[in-house]
Amino acid sequence: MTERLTPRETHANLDSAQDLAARASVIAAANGLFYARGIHAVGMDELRAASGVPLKRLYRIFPSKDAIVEAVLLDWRRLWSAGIGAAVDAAAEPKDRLLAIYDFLAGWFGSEGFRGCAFVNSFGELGAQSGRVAEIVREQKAGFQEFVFKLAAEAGAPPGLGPQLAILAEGAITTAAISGSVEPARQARAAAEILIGAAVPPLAVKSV
Amino acid sequence: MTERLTPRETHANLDSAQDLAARASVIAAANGLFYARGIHAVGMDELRAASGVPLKRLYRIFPSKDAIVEAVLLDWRRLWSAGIGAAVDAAAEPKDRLLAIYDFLAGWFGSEGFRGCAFVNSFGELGAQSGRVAEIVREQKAGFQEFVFKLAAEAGAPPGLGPQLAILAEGAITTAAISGSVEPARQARAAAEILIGAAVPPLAVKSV
DNA sequence: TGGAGCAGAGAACGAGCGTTCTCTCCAGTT
DNA sequence: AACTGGAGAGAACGCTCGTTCTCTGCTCCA
Repeated sequence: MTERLTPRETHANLDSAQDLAARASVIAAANGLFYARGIHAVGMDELRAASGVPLKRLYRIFPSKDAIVEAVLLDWRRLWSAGIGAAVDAAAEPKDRLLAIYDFLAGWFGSEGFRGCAFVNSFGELGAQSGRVAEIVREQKAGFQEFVFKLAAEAGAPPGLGPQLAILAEGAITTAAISGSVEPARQARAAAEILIGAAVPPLAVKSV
Repeated sequence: MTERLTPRETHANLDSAQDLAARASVIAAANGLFYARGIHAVGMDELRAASGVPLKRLYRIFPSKDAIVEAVLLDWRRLWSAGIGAAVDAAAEPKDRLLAIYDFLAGWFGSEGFRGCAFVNSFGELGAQSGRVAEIVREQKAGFQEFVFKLAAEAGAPPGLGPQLAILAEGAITTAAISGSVEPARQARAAAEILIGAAVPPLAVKSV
C-alpha cells in the first residue's frame, strides 16, 4: 500500500493535494459570491480573484463554470443538512425537535447576508435552462421533506403533518427573504405548534 | 375638448394608438417568455420576434429592457390580483373565502407551464442587482399579506392568522414549483383549515 | 549546469446581448 | 410629381463573459 514514490510522483501527489485545496477554495468563494449576487452575475475572473486560484488551474479542476455551479449546489446541501441536523439534534423531545426547525430558521433569517434559499434562487435563475440544477434542487427539497416527515413520525404524528410543516418552513424562508424580516420564522413556528397539537394530542389530555 | 385635428396630428394620434397596441403586445410576449425561461435568457431580438414589434418602435416605447421587465412585473401583479380576487369573490362565507386561496393555487399548479411565483423567480434572478425589481416584488408580497390579513379579519380571526396563512400559500407555491406536483395546494389547504379552526372557534360549539 | 516541462498571469478569441445606426421604402404634403 | 419625414429590417457597435492560448519564468531532473 505505502509504495515508494519517485520525486516526480511525489510532486504529482502534491499537485493533487494542491488541487484539492484549490478546489475547496474555489467552492468556498463561489458559495459566497453566488449566494450574495446570483450565478450569472459572478464571472470566472471574479471567482479567480476571490479564490486566489489561477484561471488555468481552475479550468484544470473544473471543466466549466457549470461544474462549479454543481459543486456549489452540492456544498450548499451539505451545509444545510449539517446546520439543521445539529439544531434538531440539540433538542430531545420529538415535538421540540420539530419546532427546532423554526428556531433554526429564525437564527438564519437574522444572520448577515441572508438572501433566501440558495436552492430556490438557483432554481429560479437556472432551473429552466439547466436540467442538472433542477435535479439537484429537487433532490434537496425532497430530502428536506423526508427529514421533516421522519421527525413528525417520531413525534407520533399522522403522515399528513410532515408536508404541512415542510411547506410552512419553505414559505417562511421565501417570505423572510423578500420582506427582510425575521418574523416569518416566529409566525411559522406558532402555526407549527398548532398543527402539531392538532395532529398529536398531548398525553396530558389523556391523563386528565 | 373635441378639437379639430390636422391630418398630421391625426396621424400622430394613430401612432399613439399603435404604440399602445404595440406596448400591450410586447408585455404579453415578454410575460410569457420571461416566466417560462427567465429574464436574462430572453433577448431583445426574441422579444421583437414574439411580439411582432420592430426593434426601433420597441425602443421608442420602452427606453430599455429594464423598463420592459418593470412593466411585466406590474402586469403580473395585475393578473395575480385579478385571478385570486375572482376566486375569493366566488365564495361567500368568510372561511370559504380564505380556503378559496388554496383552491385557486391548486388550479394554478396544475396549469400548463406553471413554474412557480414569477415574483420570487424574478427576485432570485435580479433582486440583488435591480433595486426596482426588489421593490416591486416586496410590494406585491406585502399586498398579498394585506389581502389575506383582511380576509382573516373578516372571518373574525385574531391578527396572527393572516401571516400564517400567507406563509402556507407561499410555501405551497415554492414546493409545487420545484416538485412539479399539485399536492402542496391540498396539503396547505388542510393545514389552513386546522389553523382557521383553531383561530376561529366554530359558532356551532357555542350553540351546543 | 543545461534543458525540459509545467505553473501563473493575462491577453486573445468567439459568442451573445443590449442598444444604436444605416439604408431603403413608402405615405402624406405642396 | 417631387419632396420630406418617419417606419421597418437588419447590420453594426461596444461590452461582457466563458474559455483558450501565449509568453515568461521557475523548478526539478540528468
